[in-house]
Order: sequence, then C-alpha cells, then structure tokens
Amino acid sequence: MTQTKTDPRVIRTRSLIMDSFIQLSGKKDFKDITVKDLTAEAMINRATFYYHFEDIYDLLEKALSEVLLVNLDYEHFRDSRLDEEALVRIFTAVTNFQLSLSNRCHSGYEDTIARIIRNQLEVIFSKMLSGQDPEADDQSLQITAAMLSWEIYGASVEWRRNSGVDPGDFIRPALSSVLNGIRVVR
Amino acid sequence: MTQTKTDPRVIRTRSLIMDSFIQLSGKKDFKDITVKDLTAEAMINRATFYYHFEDIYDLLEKALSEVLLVNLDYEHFRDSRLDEEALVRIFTAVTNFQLSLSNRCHSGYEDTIARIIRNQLEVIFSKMLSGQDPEADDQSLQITAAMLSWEIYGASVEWRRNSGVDPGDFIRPALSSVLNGIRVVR
DNA sequence: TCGAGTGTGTTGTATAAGCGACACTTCCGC
DNA sequence: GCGGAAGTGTCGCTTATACAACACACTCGA
Repeated sequence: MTQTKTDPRVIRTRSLIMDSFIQLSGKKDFKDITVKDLTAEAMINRATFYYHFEDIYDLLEKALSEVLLVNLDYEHFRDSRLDEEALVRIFTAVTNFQLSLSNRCHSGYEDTIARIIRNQLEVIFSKMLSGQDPEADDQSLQITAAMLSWEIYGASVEWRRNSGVDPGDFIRPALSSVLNGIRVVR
Repeated sequence: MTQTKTDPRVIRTRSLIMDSFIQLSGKKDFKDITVKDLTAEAMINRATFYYHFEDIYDLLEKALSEVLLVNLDYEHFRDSRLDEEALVRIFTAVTNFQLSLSNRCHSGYEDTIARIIRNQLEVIFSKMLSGQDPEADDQSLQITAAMLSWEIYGASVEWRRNSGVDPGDFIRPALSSVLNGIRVVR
C-alpha cells in the first residue's frame, strides 16, 4: 500500500467540481447541467475540468461512485467477513443512496445510475470475497461478486416499491439463500 | 477603474489562508500561531504562504484590514458625504470589529491592532473627503483624515469602557465638534 | 438556407502552487 | 554549555491550473 500521495491541488479541484455538481444537480436535471455551468459554479477553468474528467458523463460516474462509496463506509468493514450483518449494512447503504438520489432530478439516467451501483457493489464484494478466501479461483469469485451485486441492487429496487419498510427487515429474509450461494461457490 | 482581473487561484489561496487564520485565532493566541500551523490548517504549501505574505505579521495586518473593511461596508457608501450619519455608521462598524476581536486571543498585539484600525480609517476618510471636495489641498486633507481616524478610534476605546451603551448614542454628541473641524479645514 | 449564438473538446503558453532541500534561528531538556 | 527538535525564510525544479483561441456541432429564428 505505498500509494504516492496525490497533489493537494488535485484533491481541492476535484472536490470543488464534485461539490458543485452535487449542488447543481439539486437545482436542475442532470441532462441540463453543462460543463460551463459547472466550472462557473466551482470557479475553476473549463480546461481544468477536462484535465480531470473526460466529459460530464465521466463526472457523473465518478461523483456518484464516490458518494455511494462514502455511504457504504467501505473502509470501515473492508476486512470483515461477507456475512449477513455485512450484507444488511451494504443493502441499507444502497437504499440510503437511492433515497438521497430521489431528491434530485436525474430523468433519463436511471440505467446509468443502476450500472454505477452494481459496479461499485461488484468491486466491493470481490474484494471482500478474495480477502476472506485468498486461494479461491479468481473467475468464479468475480462471477459470485457480479451475481451478488445484481441481487442486492435488484432487492433495493424491490424495496423502493414498498415504501416505509426497514431495509434490514426487508433484506434479511432473502439473505439465507444468497449466503448459501456464496458457500456453494467456495 | 480598469483593474486587471486577479487570477482565481490567488483568490482561492488567499481566502484559504485568511480563513484558516481567523479559524486558528479563535483557538490560540496570535503570537502562538505559526506559519506551519496555518499552512497545515489551510492545506497549502508553506512556500505558497510566502508567495502571498512577507511573514505572519504581514498576514495579521492584511487579514484584520480585510475583516475591518468588510465590517465598514466601504463599497456601500464610498461616494456618500462624510456627514453625521456616515460617521455614526463607521464608528459602529469599528466597535463591532473590536467586539469581534475581543472574543479572540491577541495579547501583545493591541498596539498593532490599533494601528491597523487607524490606518484603514485614514484611507477611507481621505477618499471620502477628496471625493466630496476634489479641489481641496491634498496635504490638509491627509491631515484631516489622520485626525479624524485618531478621534474615531479614541472614541471607540472610550466606548469599550462603557459596556452596553449604543455606539450611535455614544458617538453622536461628540460629532458636532468633529464635523466643525472638517468644515474649518474646508 | 443561412447566420448568430451557445456549448464542446483541444491546444499552446504563462503562472501559481507543490515539493524537497538548505542554512539559519530559537527554544528546551540534559 | 550542548545537542536535538522545531520553526523560519528562500531556492530550483516540477506540476496543476488559468486563459485565450480554435474548430466543430447543434439549435433556433429570420
């Protein structure tokens, strides 16, 4: 883990952009946010934006991924086992994330957002799985992670239809079969 | 008034430093604030500090001057006459400024602060005076401004001993003679 | 159909900011 | 007194950001 420290200017600029993006997305639809808007709000040069992001969609992905990752509090349990408790926490984080998004305008980006969530989940699951099972076959591990992320994301979509239910209570019954799936793969 | 726009990086960095200074001065004595403290708090490089300020005393002056100038709301009445109303507002601003300072630790810097206040007042007075009297003699105008700043500052020190009195009520009785002084010079 | 207006990406160049290193001072425990 | 720790100011070099300009695409109203 010898990650070379990133330049503080980069950290500053990135969070200026991300914050402005979150800010703006509270005011208008994602699709109506222009790079010009964004850089004006963040008080950074437009060329600087392109130094950090390919385009506005790239920013969308990275910003949402980061917010989700914070919600997931990944660092807090990156080394814990992928058991029922962990899954409940992850699921709750995903539902929280979707709730926070529902306050914002993102019409037309539902699929993108779904993909981002599944991607993040997949990364986390695969890390946790390989952490608790270092000699497991890499490919089957990836597949398990992918399946898990689909199941958890799908459950969160289900959950959104039953407003008011506690996420933990909602997901717990479904977990035994999911955890069985993990065990089978191992 | 063709002021060349200042680089946004400069604005950002300066306010990072100033804000951190205000922040830190709420926690410890001015004299205990080191440049290292400051740059750590502001998350900027120490060399960058010296790019903008000679040393920590230079920062003290500039930071306090700026805060005072904001309190004075100079832009708001730069073109108005230097009459009783203006003087009351300026005096009130000075007392507000001193009140805000009294919540902070600045032992040993009383003289410096006094000088800063008088300097700022002098600049403002001289601008207002020359604005309302373009053909006035420059030197006597400077002298008037200097005298005024001493009187107003002195009154604010007086006022601090009589806690609770409204600044306006406090200064108004003294203003007739002050305004007379201005008239005599003209 | 056109042309003006607006947003997008990209490029070259200037400059602010970061970084490590240095010599120097001050302070404090031994 | 001495030596180390910590702060100060400065320097040379690298890198991120600002800025102006450009070609391109798209839209919209005349």
